Amino acid sequence: MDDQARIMQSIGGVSLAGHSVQGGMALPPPHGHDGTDGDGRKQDIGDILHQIMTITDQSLDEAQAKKHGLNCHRMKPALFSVLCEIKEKTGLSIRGAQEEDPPDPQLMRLDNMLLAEGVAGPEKGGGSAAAAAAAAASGGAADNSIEHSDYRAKLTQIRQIYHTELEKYEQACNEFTTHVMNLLREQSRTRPISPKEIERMVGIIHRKFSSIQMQLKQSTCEAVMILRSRFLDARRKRRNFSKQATEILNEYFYSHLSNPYPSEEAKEELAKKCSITVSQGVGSTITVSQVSNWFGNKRIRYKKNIGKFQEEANLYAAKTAVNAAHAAAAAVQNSQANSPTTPNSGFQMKDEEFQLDSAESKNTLLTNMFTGSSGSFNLPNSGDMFLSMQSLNGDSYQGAQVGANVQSQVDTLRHVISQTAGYNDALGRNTMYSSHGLHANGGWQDATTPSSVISPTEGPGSVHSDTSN
DNA sequence: CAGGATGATTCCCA
DNA sequence: TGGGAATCATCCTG
Repeated sequence: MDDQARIMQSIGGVSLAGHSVQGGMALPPPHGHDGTDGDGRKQDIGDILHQIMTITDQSLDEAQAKKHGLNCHRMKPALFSVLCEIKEKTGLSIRGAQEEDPPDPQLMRLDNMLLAEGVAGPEKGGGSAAAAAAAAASGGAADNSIEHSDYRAKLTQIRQIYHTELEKYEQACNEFTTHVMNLLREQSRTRPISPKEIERMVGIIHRKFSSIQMQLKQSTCEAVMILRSRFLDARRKRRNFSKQATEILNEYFYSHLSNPYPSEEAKEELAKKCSITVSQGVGSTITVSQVSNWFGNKRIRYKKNIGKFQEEANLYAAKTAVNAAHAAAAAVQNSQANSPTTPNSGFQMKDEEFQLDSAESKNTLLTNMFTGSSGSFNLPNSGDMFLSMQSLNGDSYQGAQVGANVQSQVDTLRHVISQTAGYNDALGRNTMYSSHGLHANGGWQDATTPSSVISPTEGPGSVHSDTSN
């Protein structure tokens, strides 16, 4: 039989066996007695216990009076110390073992992650480091600075919320702990509460609150993960390119249909061009790898379903032809303005370059519109030019499938172009294709070029991918 | 909301 | 290493 059971039995049986020494503690001699009167002491303790037992059955006023009486009782300190000791030995010893909890591994993980993400810990290093990591992971360099700052802003927001909540939590924890401690201290006057018990209660409160803290950390981590996945998972942030960007890429693709393999330089140029025309928001700039992706997708999808893309191909071919025609007209005007009779040495070089490009355009136009033979022009390296003459099945292109608007443009320009036909002789070269493209030219062209698609070469503003051999 | 379009990723190959 | 092919995930449109 343990101490607790014994004392309970004692309370029930109105008697306290071995009352003089409990747990090694001697009760002080009862007031008004000489300390040898055993029956008197028994009577005293019995009285106290009886009063305690009956106190709940009484009215509040009576209970208060009783309580006061008990508090003033000479035996009270001794009884409390005994009861405290018994409590220590029983209940507390059982729970005592649980108090020294090892650090929760999950909490440690959460702490580490928050630290790594820059949510917890010093503000400067963590946040920017995480943002930099985010930028690096997303594959972008300088082009995603907008997203980068957006990510940082959101992370800062999370950080602020986290710290605010953490502060609130700590404040609440402290307040509650103080409250409970005060309550227990107050109660310790009427019931046996040892300082150790108060300490233990504080520990329990802290553990309970730390579970709330864990929830806070957990949701913060989740928020960071979501943020990261939003910003780092490229698939998530997929945005369609702007119409202008798609047009630029399509124009290049269809104007190089025989060999749609832009070189690195061409890709860079295209990326730059697209960026210039579409930089109007988050993710609107296009990187070289995006250009590569685009061409990769385009080639495969075009190849898979040529019929579907035929209309688009014609459209862009016509468009390019119009551009070329405009360029040709401009070139003619330019060449006339800079004729030898009005020399302009400062711009001569530029003009010559421009004229050459324009001549290429005119050449293309002439080739596409007015001939049906691939042998009409001396352009041995031009896959596009070759394609523009020759259909897949060997039928020569007659020009009838070009849009009427193009035809009219061409008609009005025919005269002008014929005047500058001399430039054509200078065009024994074409530097549009990457080495890969040349290598793959036959395969791609044979498999993919529809009979009705013309493929005029690029105009003055177009992108060159010069790796010709 | 279903289905097509489209940008991105992954795996494999030359 | 770049490209083809398959696939995923998201966007867009009717």
